Amino acid sequence: MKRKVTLKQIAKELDVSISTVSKSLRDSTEISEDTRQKVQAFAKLYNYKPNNIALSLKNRKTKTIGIIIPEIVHHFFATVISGIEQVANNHGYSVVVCLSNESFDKEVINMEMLANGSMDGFIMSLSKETQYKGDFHHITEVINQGMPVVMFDRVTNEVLCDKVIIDDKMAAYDAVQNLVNMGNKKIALVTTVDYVSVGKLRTDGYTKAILDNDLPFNEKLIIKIEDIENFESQIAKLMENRAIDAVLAVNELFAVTIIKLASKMGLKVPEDLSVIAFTDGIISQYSTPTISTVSQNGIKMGQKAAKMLIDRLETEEDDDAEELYRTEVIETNLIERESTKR
Amino acid sequence: MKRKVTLKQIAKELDVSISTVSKSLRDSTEISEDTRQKVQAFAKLYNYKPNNIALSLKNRKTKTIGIIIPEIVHHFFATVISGIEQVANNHGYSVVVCLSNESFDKEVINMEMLANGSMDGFIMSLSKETQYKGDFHHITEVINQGMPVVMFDRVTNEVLCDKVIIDDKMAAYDAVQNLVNMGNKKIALVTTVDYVSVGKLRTDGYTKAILDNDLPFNEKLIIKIEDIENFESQIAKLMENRAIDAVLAVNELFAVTIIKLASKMGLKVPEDLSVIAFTDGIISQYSTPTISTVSQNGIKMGQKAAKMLIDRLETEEDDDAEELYRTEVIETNLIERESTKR
DNA sequence: CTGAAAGCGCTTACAG
DNA sequence: CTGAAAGCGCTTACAG
Repeated sequence: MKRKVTLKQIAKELDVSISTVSKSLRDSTEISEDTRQKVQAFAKLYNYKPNNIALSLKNRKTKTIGIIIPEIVHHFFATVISGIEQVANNHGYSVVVCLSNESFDKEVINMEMLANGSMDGFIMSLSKETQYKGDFHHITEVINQGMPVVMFDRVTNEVLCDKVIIDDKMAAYDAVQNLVNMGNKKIALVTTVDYVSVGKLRTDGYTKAILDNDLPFNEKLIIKIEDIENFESQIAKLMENRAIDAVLAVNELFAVTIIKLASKMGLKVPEDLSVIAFTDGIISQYSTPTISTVSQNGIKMGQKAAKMLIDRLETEEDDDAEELYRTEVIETNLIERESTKR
Repeated sequence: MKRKVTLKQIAKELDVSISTVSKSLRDSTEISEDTRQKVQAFAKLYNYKPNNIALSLKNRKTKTIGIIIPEIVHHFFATVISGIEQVANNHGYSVVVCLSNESFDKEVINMEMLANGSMDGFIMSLSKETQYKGDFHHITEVINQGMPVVMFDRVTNEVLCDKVIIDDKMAAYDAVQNLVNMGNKKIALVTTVDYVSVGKLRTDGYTKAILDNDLPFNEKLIIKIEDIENFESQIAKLMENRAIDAVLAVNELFAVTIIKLASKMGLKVPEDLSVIAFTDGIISQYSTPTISTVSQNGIKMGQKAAKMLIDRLETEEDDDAEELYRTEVIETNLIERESTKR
């Protein structure tokens, strides 16, 4: 077990100073061609690699990005990480992932753990609990300390920073419009509780589309799901009475559950019920029938977020002109599959 | 924007030495009660947090674990990360995730990037290309430098280190046995090419089960999938001729594709064709019919791997008794769903 | 009880 | 052309 070799050891072996070794390896013209060659050869032989930790301490930057997300087993978040990772790696950054598990406390702990010098900046999506509490002090604190933060998807207006989102309202509007165009008139929305920022926006988009099309707006057709339990009975009742002919679901899971329920009740999708879901994930592609979705390009969101963060990190030096935070909107598109085919 | 406060600044403000501040904060009895109180109060006020990078350099350990996996968008890997993250966090470690994207080069680059002092150890699953090439020098090198490595799922005998796997052979055997018990006689195996370690083992288990049950062993019923293209036609032909009555698929994706194909051809699952898949993921739970699976508990694998790594890290000090590497086998279980219901 | 010094592994302005 | 010194932020054995 040969420990990693350090500058000090090389210096000793070669009987020169540490400075000389360091400069030689960085190919400084200060050092004679001869010495440089000698040192470089030796370093290569012993597979010298500078210690990242020492460099981080010296440079006061670590070339790593902290990601804090609610869950990694959600396909959407996994794709975002994938996107972040790509561009981070291309710029020589590595990526640390922490999970809040939708818990405020864990989100705070993670941030604090990583904020002590180990990260150059953060990319994050808020936990449900954080959105519910509306407490963002852990984030503003980090920003105040000079670490840039980029939020994606689940963001808040109460923190000033770069953000990347989709236009949830518009996307919901378009999806509903699509359902209307196909001749549907009784369109339900199955969504989450309002404190989840994206849930609220999608509800707004739904409502606007309904009204713009002069369809009767009916509160009862909006189902806000707190827990997945009684949800089935709620939606079942609507289907039973044929009170609805289409559904916009705020995620895949709701959509697939509805479809299964419909088929159990003898309703055919899409003939009796058209379904569109938010978030284009695995389920939509492989369920039967396949599900039409509003695709949020997670990869692209991740890439964009990483670009914004790295941009800020690399221009931070001349820190005037700050405070011009941007919000990037990633376009969504409707992927039409069997659940809406006529 | 108040930069983070350092010991030095506190020392200056309070007009004591840095040593005194440091000791006070660590509650050393060397320091007078008075001074300690004063320093601690001040530190609290300014929200002092020690700089992790400096600590890492000093202690020569970073309290972070590097994870290198082929893909994060595979549900199985996401669950493993989730498991690792849990126990890592509980032990004060954070977790860095790098993706090899099934590429040997990227795996090597990632390892080298992280091996320069930033990680205390690694948890990894080999990329396909790495398994194909059989080149593991990047891993042995890291181990030689004294960094412990734990491999999971896609492992190799050629590297000596701790490992956590499932008993792929046994699991395949049991799955086939289950299909046999249900009266199936013409059981196909749909698997990957042999260099993927788990693929090979599952094939072995399948073969043994077939032979043990005195069923005719037929090479043609083993389909090794290189690319997903011509695969459909291969399996379609078998189904057409009713040459098979059951399938063991080596992953969910194969299974769901087969099921869709079968239903397109007018075959009913499970009546005409029973299907079991390896890996219990999202697809199996939500496809129609739901798919019976051999569940590999990714969470548990991750937890176990993290435990093994941390164990080694925290006992490393007294480094005798090394080299006693263990391989932990995580039990699998068969989750019976609609695709095998009689 | 307090503080100066050395050291973790590196870089770089400055002297010689 | 080479090297000693200071410094990144911390800890700790040692002197006083």
